[in-house]
Amino acid sequence: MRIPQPIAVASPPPCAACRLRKTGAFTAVAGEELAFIESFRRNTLMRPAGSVLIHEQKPNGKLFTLYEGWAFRYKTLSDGRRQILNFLLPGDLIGLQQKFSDGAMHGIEAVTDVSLCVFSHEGLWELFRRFPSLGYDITWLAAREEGLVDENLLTTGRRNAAERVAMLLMHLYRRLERLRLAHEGSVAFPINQQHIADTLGLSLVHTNKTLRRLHQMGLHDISNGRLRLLNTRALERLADYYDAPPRKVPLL
Amino acid sequence: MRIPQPIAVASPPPCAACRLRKTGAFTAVAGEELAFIESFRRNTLMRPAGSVLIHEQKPNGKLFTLYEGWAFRYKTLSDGRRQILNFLLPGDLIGLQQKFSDGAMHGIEAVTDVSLCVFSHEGLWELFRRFPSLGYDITWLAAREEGLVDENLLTTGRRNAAERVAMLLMHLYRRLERLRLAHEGSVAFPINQQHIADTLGLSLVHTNKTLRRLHQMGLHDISNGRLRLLNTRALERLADYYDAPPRKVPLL
DNA sequence: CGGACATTTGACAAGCTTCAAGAGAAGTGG
DNA sequence: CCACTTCTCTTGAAGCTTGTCAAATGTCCG
Repeated sequence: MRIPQPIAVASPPPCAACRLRKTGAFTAVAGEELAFIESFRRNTLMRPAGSVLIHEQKPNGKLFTLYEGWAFRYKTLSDGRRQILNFLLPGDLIGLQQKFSDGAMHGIEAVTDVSLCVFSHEGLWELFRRFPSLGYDITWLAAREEGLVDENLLTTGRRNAAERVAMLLMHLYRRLERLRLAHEGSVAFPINQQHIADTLGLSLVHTNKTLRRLHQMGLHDISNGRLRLLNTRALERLADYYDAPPRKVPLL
Repeated sequence: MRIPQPIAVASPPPCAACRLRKTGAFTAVAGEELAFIESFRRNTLMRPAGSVLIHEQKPNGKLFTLYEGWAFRYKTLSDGRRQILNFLLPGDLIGLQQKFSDGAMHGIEAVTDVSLCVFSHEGLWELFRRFPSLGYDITWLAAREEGLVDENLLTTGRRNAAERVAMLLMHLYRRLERLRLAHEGSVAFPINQQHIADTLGLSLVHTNKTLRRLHQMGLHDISNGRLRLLNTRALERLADYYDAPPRKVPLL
């Protein structure tokens, strides 16, 4: 089996030409606000796979929008046990809780090569003051991300191993689909089984056996760095998954 | 053992006389903003213990601040398994995600009798427009609550039963302490073992056995509706608990 | 007193973790 | 180009944590 070379990510273009805004997944933004967002953006940044974007112990207060690639938020216990809180996909805002929340620290790590839009740390208050609508949007995004964590908490707290895996596969597939990153029933799937285990609160070995079982049941296939869902109906039933009607999301 | 009668909660007074603002746990609010908050508040409301404040399946878009009593956010699977996402204590804002987040639904139920300040549903946008600082505060609160859920996800995903119980006891005790609801080393503790089990992702029976064990080890005591921590050092060590330096929180 | 509900305990079963080790694929350097 | 290392995936076996079932005790309330 040949695995395709990782394709280098592109640096984000000017906001007016943003690829993400063309997907239809995000709310349209008017001229004046768009101009402000562009001015609010300090610079763009690229980081290789595996790099730590925000250190768990020493937050730097930066604010990003993930433009391309995957990342994840995580927390660790002092003996090294790690829990992934949620995955970050293109369009997600990074570093918000850190600016606000007290001490509740978490790290952020890139799964793939990523490209980011970096926003002015100090400018956030000005954003709220000059464009209350954008402040409203940011609250929207914060509440939405909390909803993701809620869902993950329900999963680790009350679903068994097979249900957890099914849930994760459906959830990620649907999110990627909205971003138009699904092609012919499959999506790029850069995470490994350790990531899945750390997301679902399972051991690596049990995660492997559970994945294997679902694969043998013909529910999915992961190979060559891509995920293909072969029986979404069965996966949804197993996971007790219901997707909300796709609704447009703000994008900073 | 006699358990004291539940004391009927009082209806919230005008914001200027708010008991919570006198605890020192919340950020001070200037005159003009305080007046707006008061005008933004539609009415006050009291609900008995056990009542559902927000239905999981049919959100009503209302926005509250919990003034007195305990409540919790939860999600359930279609077969009835329930996960408590976090507890709501006096000063917490209720119903924010619901207004913003898409479909990620959760219910809210009162643990004790509660009293609430009800805010105008439609007025939220006006709040952002006229008082960006309050909009900023609301984002702060959203990010903070996400931090609580993050912590709970780490707990259910990566801590064992004893660690989970120790974490929950420490966490609730510290939150109540900040609200000046701790007296002589103990706090009112209205939740039962089923609540604890549903919070920690454990079965009722195993929760009971774990509580029993920690009690026999002399770490805590729950009786007469009160929780007393007898060895906070040991509980913190067991739970790998670190509390952030107490920082003032916005209050709407 | 009788009924509803929360707590407690024991026995057993099952799910998940840990330990150990092998196979496959990718990257490195001589 | 090949030996060597590293990383990920895979599998089996054994043991421990946690869940399930069942039933007793205790407490509150009408």
